[in-house]
Amino acid sequence: MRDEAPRAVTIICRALQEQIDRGLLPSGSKLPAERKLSELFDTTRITLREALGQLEAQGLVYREERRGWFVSPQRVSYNPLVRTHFHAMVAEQGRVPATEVLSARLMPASAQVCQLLELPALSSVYQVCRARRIDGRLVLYVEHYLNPAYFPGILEFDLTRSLTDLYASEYGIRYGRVRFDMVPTALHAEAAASLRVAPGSPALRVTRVNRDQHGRIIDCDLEFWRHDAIHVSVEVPQ
Amino acid sequence: MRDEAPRAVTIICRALQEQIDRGLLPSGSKLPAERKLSELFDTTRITLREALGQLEAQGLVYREERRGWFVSPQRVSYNPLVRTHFHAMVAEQGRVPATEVLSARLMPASAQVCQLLELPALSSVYQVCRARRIDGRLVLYVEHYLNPAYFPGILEFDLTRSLTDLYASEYGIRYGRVRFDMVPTALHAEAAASLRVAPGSPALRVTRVNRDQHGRIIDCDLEFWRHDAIHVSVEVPQ
DNA sequence: TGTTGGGGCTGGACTAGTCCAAAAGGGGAG
DNA sequence: CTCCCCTTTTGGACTAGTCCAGCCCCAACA
Repeated sequence: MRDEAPRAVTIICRALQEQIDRGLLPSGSKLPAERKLSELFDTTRITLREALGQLEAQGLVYREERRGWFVSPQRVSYNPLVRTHFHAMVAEQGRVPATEVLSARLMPASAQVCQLLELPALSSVYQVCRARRIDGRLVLYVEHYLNPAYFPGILEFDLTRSLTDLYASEYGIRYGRVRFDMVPTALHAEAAASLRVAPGSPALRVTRVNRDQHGRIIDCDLEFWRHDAIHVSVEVPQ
Repeated sequence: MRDEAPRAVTIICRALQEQIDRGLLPSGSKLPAERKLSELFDTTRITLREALGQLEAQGLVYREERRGWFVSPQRVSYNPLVRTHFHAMVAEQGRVPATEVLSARLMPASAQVCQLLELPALSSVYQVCRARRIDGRLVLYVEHYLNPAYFPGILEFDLTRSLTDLYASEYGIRYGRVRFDMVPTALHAEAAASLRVAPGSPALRVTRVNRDQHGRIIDCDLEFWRHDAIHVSVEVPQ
């Protein structure tokens, strides 16, 4: 069990990690070009890219399609038990949230959505797709599916607003019980394109089924988080 | 915005995914050798390996160090709010759990552990490292850190047992409040070696701080789950 | 001054190999 | 029949390139 020489990929990872830890590469800053780095570490681009891929998996760096590699900002804390909405949650932590609506329409529900909302087959649902940013960086792709029975005409409103607020102010509906499902997986093509990252990037898929104050299932969310953007933090009373 | 030809990696992913979905490659079965597959898809091993890496990120396949690629078994559902221990949780879902103790000793606490357990600097703690399996597959590496004040002589007991049981039967201590922290990240070298996977593989890190029935912090766990082994499922009352 | 069109740079995708060490499998000795 | 050794196969790690498309910025033109 000799102390074997670490492989090249490990050496590169460690070197970059140290630079980041020591603050020489501040969060958000751009790394040198891949070709520069591979030259610096005296290796090929393939090997260098593998090292970057590993740091990406750790959540230390991220890439922007065809723009380069950047040091990941701090993760935002996400407590699923506290029913606060995205904007409030992000702002509370001193970060800048933003939302853009990608699409909003009435459509036939998929089998999965029917099941989640406990609707009969071939029901119609409102679908709202949104992308959300923290400090300008795209971190979340969400598909909301609303039971149209409870939200007539909701497409007329400004959907960049918090849906939570909209539900309360326009329909008198507040959130009650919630069911969560979190799965570490990869982004599907749709989500990857919206977040402008490579398809297949690691992600955290959060599926949420929401009930209102009367216990009725009102909507569900399919959230795809950049895996390095959040850490889930839960304080259980009891 | 033409419908561009999908890249080779995507084609391979889709093909394998279809075979898996249709049950032609049942869960747990071994894929053909990388060289065979690259020949089959008429590409190089590098490209083929990238495709496999993407399926791995999705959680569809996994690799065993130097043994080959296998189709991932179904994820086990993990509800952090239900205080049931590993063996019970796994067995309930019709799977076969197993535990092995890697090490157990009294040691100086790291800064992180001191902070989690709210101990003064340079305190000693019991460290118990364990690896756990589901259906024979290594899926979880855990480091437990126990406040030694509450568990004198615990190293004398059989630590493959559930610690929950041991606490209750030998020390009259039961779990009370819990604090969780979940971060999608990569395995560090230690954990990777124990789970016999490549260092840097994607993982879900769960940090848990446990209190007893009197609200005292008794121990904490640093868990590293294979990212494709679980899905976290939370039903919030309220 | 405002717009546009290059061209250089950068990441994305891929090819065609090599060398090594660990695992798997088969055959022979005891 | 069992055990051990040796060969073959397989994955792990890496090299040395090519071609392409999107980004970015600057210069030239209207």
